[in-house]
Amino acid sequence: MSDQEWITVLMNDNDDTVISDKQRKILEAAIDTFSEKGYAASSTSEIAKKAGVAEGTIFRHYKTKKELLLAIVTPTIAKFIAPFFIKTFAKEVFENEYEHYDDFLRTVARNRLEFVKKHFPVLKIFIQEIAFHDELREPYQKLFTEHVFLKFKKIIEHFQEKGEIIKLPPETIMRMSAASIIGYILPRFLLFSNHEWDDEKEIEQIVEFIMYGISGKR
Amino acid sequence: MSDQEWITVLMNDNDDTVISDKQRKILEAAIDTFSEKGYAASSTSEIAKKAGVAEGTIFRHYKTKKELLLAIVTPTIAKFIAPFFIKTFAKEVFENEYEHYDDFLRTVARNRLEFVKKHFPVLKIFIQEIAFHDELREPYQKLFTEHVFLKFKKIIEHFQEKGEIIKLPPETIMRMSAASIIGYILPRFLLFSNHEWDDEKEIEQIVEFIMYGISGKR
Amino acid sequence: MSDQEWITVLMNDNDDTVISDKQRKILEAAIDTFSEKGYAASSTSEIAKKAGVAEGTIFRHYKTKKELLLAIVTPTIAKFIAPFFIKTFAKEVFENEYEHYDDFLRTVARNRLEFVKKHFPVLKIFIQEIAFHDELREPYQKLFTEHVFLKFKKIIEHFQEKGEIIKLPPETIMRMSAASIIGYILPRFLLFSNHEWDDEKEIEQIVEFIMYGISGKR
Amino acid sequence: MSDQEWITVLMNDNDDTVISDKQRKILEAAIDTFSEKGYAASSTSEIAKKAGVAEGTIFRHYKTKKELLLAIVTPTIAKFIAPFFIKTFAKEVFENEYEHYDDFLRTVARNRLEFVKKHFPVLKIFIQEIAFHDELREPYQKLFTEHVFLKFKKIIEHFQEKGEIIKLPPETIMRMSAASIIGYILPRFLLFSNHEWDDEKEIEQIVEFIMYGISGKR
DNA sequence: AATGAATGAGCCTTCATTCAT
DNA sequence: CATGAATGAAGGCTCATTCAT
Repeated sequence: MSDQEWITVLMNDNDDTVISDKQRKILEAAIDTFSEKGYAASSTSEIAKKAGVAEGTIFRHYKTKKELLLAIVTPTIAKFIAPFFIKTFAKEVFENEYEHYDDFLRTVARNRLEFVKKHFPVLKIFIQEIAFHDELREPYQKLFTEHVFLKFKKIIEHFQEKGEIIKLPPETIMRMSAASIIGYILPRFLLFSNHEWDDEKEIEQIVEFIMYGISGKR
Repeated sequence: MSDQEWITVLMNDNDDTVISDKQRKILEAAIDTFSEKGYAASSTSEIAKKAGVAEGTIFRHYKTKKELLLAIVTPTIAKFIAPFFIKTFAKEVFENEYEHYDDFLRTVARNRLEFVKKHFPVLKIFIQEIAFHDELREPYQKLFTEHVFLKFKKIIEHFQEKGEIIKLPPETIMRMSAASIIGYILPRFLLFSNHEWDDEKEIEQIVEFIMYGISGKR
Repeated sequence: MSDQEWITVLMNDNDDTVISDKQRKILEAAIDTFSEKGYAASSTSEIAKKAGVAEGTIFRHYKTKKELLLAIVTPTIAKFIAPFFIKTFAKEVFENEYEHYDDFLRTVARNRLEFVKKHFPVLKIFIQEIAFHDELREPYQKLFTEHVFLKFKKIIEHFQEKGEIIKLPPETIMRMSAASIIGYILPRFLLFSNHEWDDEKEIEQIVEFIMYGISGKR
Repeated sequence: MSDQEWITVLMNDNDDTVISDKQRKILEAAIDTFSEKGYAASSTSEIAKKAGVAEGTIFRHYKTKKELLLAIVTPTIAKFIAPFFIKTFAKEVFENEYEHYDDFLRTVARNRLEFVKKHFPVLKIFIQEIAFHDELREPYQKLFTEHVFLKFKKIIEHFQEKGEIIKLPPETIMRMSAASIIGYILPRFLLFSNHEWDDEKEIEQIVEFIMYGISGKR
């Protein structure tokens, strides 16, 4: 996909790309199954049964099982990284949409948490399968390093220059920020999804942690 | 397994449990294959070929494919958590083996990093498959919550009382500490294993980060 | 199966339950093979080849090899015992359809011989395998003891009261009658099927034998 | 085998042909297993386990699984038909060992019943497997038709000439006699072996039946 | 003589995919 | 479009048999 096409895809935030009822049922069933048993351990026949369609119908819409996987994962991941991708993203930051790094963090964290809440099964599939399918890695790798990553970098450098955050390599800052947020989100959904979580409070604590650590000294 | 049996297993730190040459080759081939393609997508015939044995030979040693998986993962995971499990672990901390929480962190991080360096393929299999196999979760779940987790908690509370670290719930402190360390280790091996890493320096930065965050204020 | 369902099955005397052409070929090939080599020694691949279908096709129609066995044996056995099962069976006897016990014997013998002639391969499978598969025994055991056996018993008692036959336990009378008939049918088909048999004459001799023995005295 | 060799085998009525302890255990385990699950469905590994020997040991004594089968069945069947085989058998009958056909029947029935009681598992294997293995049929076929059968025939003709029994073909008389006896023995051991049987009385009834039928008329 | 690890052919079954209807 | 019967390759696993020890 060219960048131009990506933008088209990414901006298209409505879920209702015209897909037939059967197609939707197939996707739902596939998400369910892949998420629960993993891609390789899921059979198309099981998915067909769960979707209430004939086995052949799946292959009418998706030439192969792998294409079905991509049809599930690709648009969701696209939407997941879309906000970091849009042209205005970095600009907003510099133009005082976010006065401080922690405002930025807070917003991103809330934002993405909301997204994960809505799309966890698909994201789980992505996380599980990315290690095994080049088709899942490649399209985002370039996208990520050339756009998302670069934008983050600029933002971090921006706040480093403002003296708000220390001058570790931006990659390191990014990694630590991301790890802290992901380190909440992942167990929250993967291990303790039925636990009651006060996300707002937790995010606040995470942001605090990222900024000031656990020593209590400022 | 009873706790007593666990201790026996965990303490048995020598890799040379008497296994035949063929058996070792099977395990190596299986680690290779599972790690690369995932458990479900790996075929026993492929493993056999890679190990240079007949397919039947695998099943002579491991009744089922899943048993082979467990034979690979179980002892490594056992050894991975063993240090946190031994009786003296918490005691050492209290008796000033570690004067400060960051000393403790540093040691654990170094320590486990070393382990991961040695056993990453197996750990990758574990991470990938734990979501799909109860047999992989169950044996460690109790062990973890009742021993490892409890010990960490005591340690954290110990340093909280000393006023070294803030009084967030110990679970939260733990999660943040762990996330920060894992957030380094995972990409280090999973995504950028061929990159040159100065682990010593990175660990230092992580510990700093955990203690004081990225704001630069103390 | 409930008794009601049994009746449905048993009465359904037409062989043309809608089965596809391939399905019929599979059944024929399976009967051939099971009958010739026994169930355990027959391979599904051989059956598939003989039937001219892919091996997978067998399993599309019959979930397991054992289900295939049952699909072959069950309906035939059902039809075999059906005549003794129908409501009117005993009644016909009492209402002078059969004036004497030997009339009754003659009819049953002729009747079942005809059936065996038509279905010997399947019956052979049944005889061979009944010892090893509960699924083959169970459905008929109750049916036999509660219906067939009871009806025979009544018939025998009927003729005992008429003074036509001696007052041994009906079970014994039954056993002797059955053994004499089976003792003809079994070798006739199992050992000397290519021999020319005058069934009508043989049956007459058997009935005579059952009634009067071999001493020649009346 | 030549007839001469047969005689040697048949006469050797002692079970203690010198076989090692292990060998005996193998035979016992094999009888158990074959009898319970059938030859084809029994695995040598299961037999080895049950016998408490290594798998290889079985094949040291019996080159193939089939040879093991024959080693079990052959001597028992030989012993089973031995009495009808010995030179004096027919002579005894003519020389008034048995004054009447029913004396003869009674003795044979008692005699063979006793044998079956002792060797039922092996006989069951024989019955089950004879249909599938030429090696089980061939050696006895000639033996049976040329010796046993002929002797029986003479005996029957002897009593026919004495006017004791009717002049049906001797084969028929034989078949009826045998069927009546087998028709008792088979269900007795195969279906109702735990039932309490008064064999003496039953045999008497069978002999009566064979001689005079069930009509009660003489 | 006895072992038991090793073999590789073959087993039953499942799977993704195709195609005539 | 949708179906579902059909495919045949591949899967995990078992088996009788061999052979070095």
